[in-house]
Amino acid sequence: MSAPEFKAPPTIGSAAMLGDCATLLQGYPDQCVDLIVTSPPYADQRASTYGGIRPDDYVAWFLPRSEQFLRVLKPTGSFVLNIKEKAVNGERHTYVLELILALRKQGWLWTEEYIWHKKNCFPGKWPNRFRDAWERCLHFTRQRQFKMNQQAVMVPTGDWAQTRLKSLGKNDVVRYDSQVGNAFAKNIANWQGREMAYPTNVLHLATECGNKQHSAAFPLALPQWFIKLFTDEGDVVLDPFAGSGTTLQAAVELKRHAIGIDVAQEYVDMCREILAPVQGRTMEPRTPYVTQRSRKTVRPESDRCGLSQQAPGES
Amino acid sequence: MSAPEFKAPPTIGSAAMLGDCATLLQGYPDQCVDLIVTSPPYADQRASTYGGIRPDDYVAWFLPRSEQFLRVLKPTGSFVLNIKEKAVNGERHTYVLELILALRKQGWLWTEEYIWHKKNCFPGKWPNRFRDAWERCLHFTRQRQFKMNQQAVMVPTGDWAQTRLKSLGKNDVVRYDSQVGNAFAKNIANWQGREMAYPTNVLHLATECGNKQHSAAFPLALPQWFIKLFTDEGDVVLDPFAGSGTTLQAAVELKRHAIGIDVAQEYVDMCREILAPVQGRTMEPRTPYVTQRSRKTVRPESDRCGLSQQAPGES
DNA sequence: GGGAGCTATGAATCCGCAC
DNA sequence: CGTGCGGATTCATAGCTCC
Repeated sequence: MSAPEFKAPPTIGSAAMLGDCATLLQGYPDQCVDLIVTSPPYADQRASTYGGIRPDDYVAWFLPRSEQFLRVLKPTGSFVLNIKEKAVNGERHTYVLELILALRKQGWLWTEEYIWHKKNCFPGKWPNRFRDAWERCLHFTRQRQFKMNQQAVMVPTGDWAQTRLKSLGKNDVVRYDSQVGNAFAKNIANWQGREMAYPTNVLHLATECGNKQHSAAFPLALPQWFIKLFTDEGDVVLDPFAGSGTTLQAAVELKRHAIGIDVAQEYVDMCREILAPVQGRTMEPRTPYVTQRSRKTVRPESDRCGLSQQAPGES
Repeated sequence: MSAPEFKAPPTIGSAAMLGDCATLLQGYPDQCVDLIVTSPPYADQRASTYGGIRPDDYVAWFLPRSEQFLRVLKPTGSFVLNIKEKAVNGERHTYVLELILALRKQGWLWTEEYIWHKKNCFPGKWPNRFRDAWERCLHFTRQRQFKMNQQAVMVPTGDWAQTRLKSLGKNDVVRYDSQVGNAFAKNIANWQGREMAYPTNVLHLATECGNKQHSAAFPLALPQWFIKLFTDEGDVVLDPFAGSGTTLQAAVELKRHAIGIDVAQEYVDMCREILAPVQGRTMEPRTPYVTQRSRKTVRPESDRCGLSQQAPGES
């Protein structure tokens, strides 16, 4: 809405900032972001940082922030919102449904709802429900025409995976993959024709349960998939609730600019560690490069999600 | 709402009736149904049997019918609604979201949302979306305490399915199944000890296709799963939009009473064929029994969904 | 009898064209 | 310029042949 005096540099660098995105984004110009991928604090969660938004207040809390998202997003950009409503008093709360309706009123188009199927979801047992193994990835856009690189996330067809892939040795597959690099899917599509298929709107991704000190809101493969799908190299990716920086890490690995915002200094520090190797760079990295921390080698793109999203095999 | 003069017999028999459930259900007493499983006609522009309900009119069309559902359902009963919103003008329509909110106002509790992951979804390619591979199975109840037989839908754990089950031939599994009858899962549990697990709220089921003359709205395993989960033997299952009778078939196979309603004579005829073997019976069938039509042998329960819902194996 | 190969088909969606 | 119809696109699965 407001036309800020601040002008973005010709090339926005990656950065992690401390603050509330509701106010911090006001310093950003209109239409400077290609993609927003975020997993906001769920209602009643992270009480210490965001003050524990109550489910009934969630929409009112969210709208001023999404208003900024709408302003800074390019017309061809996308906004991917990973969220799942809580069960309150034995019933699913409706704040996510109400949020979708409210965002449409705000000017967003509710283009699609992707399902993230969590293959290894949290264990537990309750008398009136089973374990919750899925979350919504709501896809909002400003226009009906937007940037979508469908080829970038193609997956092997079922036949190919069940017959052709099995006939190859495992090492053959891996070696072939690494030689071709991140043009894997694209080149296969050109060479092999019908042996690659477009994925569906259901993503099969396991939650990461490794030795990370803090639980990421979603696995790296999730932002990877949307970043590949909705941006090109050099585009700008924003996570206004950056948390431990999973979205930023995915963006940096894929040679996109990454902007992260969080209200907690601890999280901003973690984001800065992720961004450290690319701070001030002009975004033309040699590959592969390695982060300073003990995170795995940052490969340009291992097509993790492409493989993981492969449809489940039958018994 | 109206207190009908018609009194249900001590044991309600299975039946398929021609008419609109909005009016036909008024002849039924309060609280005579244990479970409603249905896949209503989705909003559509085209005129079909239901006259092609427009998306904008869908909620208003639905509410008088769900009001009857609420009345005839027992307090401990469940209402499972399989539905998916259409893409209209490049955007997901919101009528399903609005329907959920409206049903809550009507008195329903939105207890859970199960996801049916369609492994073989309709093909196609569009510039702004991928193939739609999932549908909602909305679970509504009247009370926070309701009947839920979680044990009835337990599934073998991953290790078991990937080793023990695979070592058996397909015929072995089927033969074993028919010998043991609907205690299949139970006996497996006895065999294997503790290697059964509760499922999640994501169901992996393929749509049934092939040379069936009529299209079933959903695969048999879908109503099977909910019927096992939310009813006991002898309970009453209602499908107010019965269609080709998939829900009724599942109910009959599982020795539940089945009530089907549809506005199309053609569909009612199909439902009656399914119910023919059990018409007027006191619901103590020997097993296995066979339908007159060319459908497969009606086994008491093949635990199809239990196997299908097995979590996808990793690559 | 089982496995490879072929074919039909399914709650789809977008776009262009006619009216 | 809204409304409606038909064509093009696309893939996992069942069910069938044919060795």
